Amino acid sequence: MTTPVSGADVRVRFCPSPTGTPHVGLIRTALFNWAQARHHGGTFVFRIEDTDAARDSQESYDQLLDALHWLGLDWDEGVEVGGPDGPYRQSERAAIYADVADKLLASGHAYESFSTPEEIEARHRAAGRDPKLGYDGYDRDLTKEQKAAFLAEGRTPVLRLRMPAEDITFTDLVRGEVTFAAGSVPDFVIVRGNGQPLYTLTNPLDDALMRITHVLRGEDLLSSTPRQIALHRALTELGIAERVPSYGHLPMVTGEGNKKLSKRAPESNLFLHRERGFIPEGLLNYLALLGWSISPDNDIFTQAEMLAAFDVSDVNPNPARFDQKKAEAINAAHLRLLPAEDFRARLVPYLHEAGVVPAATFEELTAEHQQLLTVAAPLVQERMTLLGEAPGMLGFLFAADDALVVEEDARAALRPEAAEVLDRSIRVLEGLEDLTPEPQQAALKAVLVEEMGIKPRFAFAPLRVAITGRRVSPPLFESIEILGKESALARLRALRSTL
RNA sequence: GGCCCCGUCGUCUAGUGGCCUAGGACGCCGCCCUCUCAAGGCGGUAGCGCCGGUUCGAAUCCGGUCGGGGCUACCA
Repeated sequence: MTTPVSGADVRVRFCPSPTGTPHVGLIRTALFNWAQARHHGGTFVFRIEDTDAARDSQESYDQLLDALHWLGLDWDEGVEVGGPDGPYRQSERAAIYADVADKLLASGHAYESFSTPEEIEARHRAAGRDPKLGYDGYDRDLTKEQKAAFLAEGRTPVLRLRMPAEDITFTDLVRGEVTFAAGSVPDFVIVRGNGQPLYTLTNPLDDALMRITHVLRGEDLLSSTPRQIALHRALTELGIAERVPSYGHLPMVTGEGNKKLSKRAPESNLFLHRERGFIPEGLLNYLALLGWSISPDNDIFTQAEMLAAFDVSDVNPNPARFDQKKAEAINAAHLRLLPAEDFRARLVPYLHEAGVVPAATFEELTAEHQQLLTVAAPLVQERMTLLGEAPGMLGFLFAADDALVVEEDARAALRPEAAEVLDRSIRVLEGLEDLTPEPQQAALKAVLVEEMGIKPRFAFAPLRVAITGRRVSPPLFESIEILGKESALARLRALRSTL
């Protein structure tokens, strides 16, 4: 059959249909295809399967592009970049499909079928068969007269592919040998009654035309593989296809209850993850873990490391549950791995979105804000899981002293001695020249902990609340140092006045 | 119903006949560190669905069984 393909000859593709917002399972598929291409030094093709005008949308198309660009999954041939086998939007390839459909019909690989679904089901019932059996082959050998009669009734036939009367076996790249018994797959529709091609035709045909060597897709498409192989064989006979590609069916990404992760489930929405502050490195790393692992004792890796190690044959066939907690932990690890300036820059859009800073990029910020972020970012880099936490963690640094919001739970955590703690802290700070953390802590500790006898964890809480407005914040003394004496004192006095 | 896929800690996985009294990660629980929260360190919790068979030896091979999932459109 097919000889193994490797190295630069590897050609894989990602071919979503633009319906709805990008799903994490879809992105995992894109990632594995991309990794397969890059690992082998092959070619990654990006094609859009928009053959269903009723469901496709330009908005969804734009989102797909946005998604791949954001994640850095670059392609060699396809929409936007072009290539030798374009166009890469199937809606622009109608002539190609019509031509091949004609050839399939003329050669007898396909035939016109006039049966309606109701008629097919009725025939099954009449014959005492299970009505869910699917198409029964009724129109396979219609005579000219019969066809003419149907046409005269005003019927418009669909085109069906004639499935061969033999078992279809292939070696799945992740599951091994799979066989579908002859007769278990009905003749399927490849062209609608209105002449529009279906994905059942366009997908394998374009794979053939684009010389795809490895088809890596979700397991939900496993049962359509015999149909695709049958079509590939027909195309090969007609000289249109060179070979039948290898197939690898990636495990399903599931949600709660082991069911396929629903498009309605929030965690399936790629952009929701982005909005919450996942970074591409973290999300991609996590997605790679859904069915693949880089080594027995490590889960955190870079894209370069993944590309060096990935091969679809190592993918595990088990369905994989999307675990939000683990995804976030992986993201946090990547956040910590970021160079300081990089991390700093990525904070800005999230701070901007929340209204903390007036611009969306670091470069557009004022010198003061840039300076502030530069010293503050390192304080929170290892305290964050998602970039979306940035406004909460850093907002107090950008707020005017009299605009600082003291959160309810923070105020509630204050103990009776808070007033005195603040009074004495104010006095200490007033007389303090050096605001660097060590002297500051020493001076405060001497009064609060040693003189007043309050445990450290309680002694500093009122200051933290006054300075940041929250119970959880960046390190207190560093925060005070950044704000400066004036601002810090103003905040301490402000909270004190409310007690 | 039919066809197909899958079955190791709660979750993601390592494991391809002896290195497994099953390893890692997330989660969870303790402890340490500590100005909060994290991070970090240390320790703990928990798994080969079941039954047969092959073999000196099985998580690993075979059969069965049970369970889960996918598909079953003139959607993709």
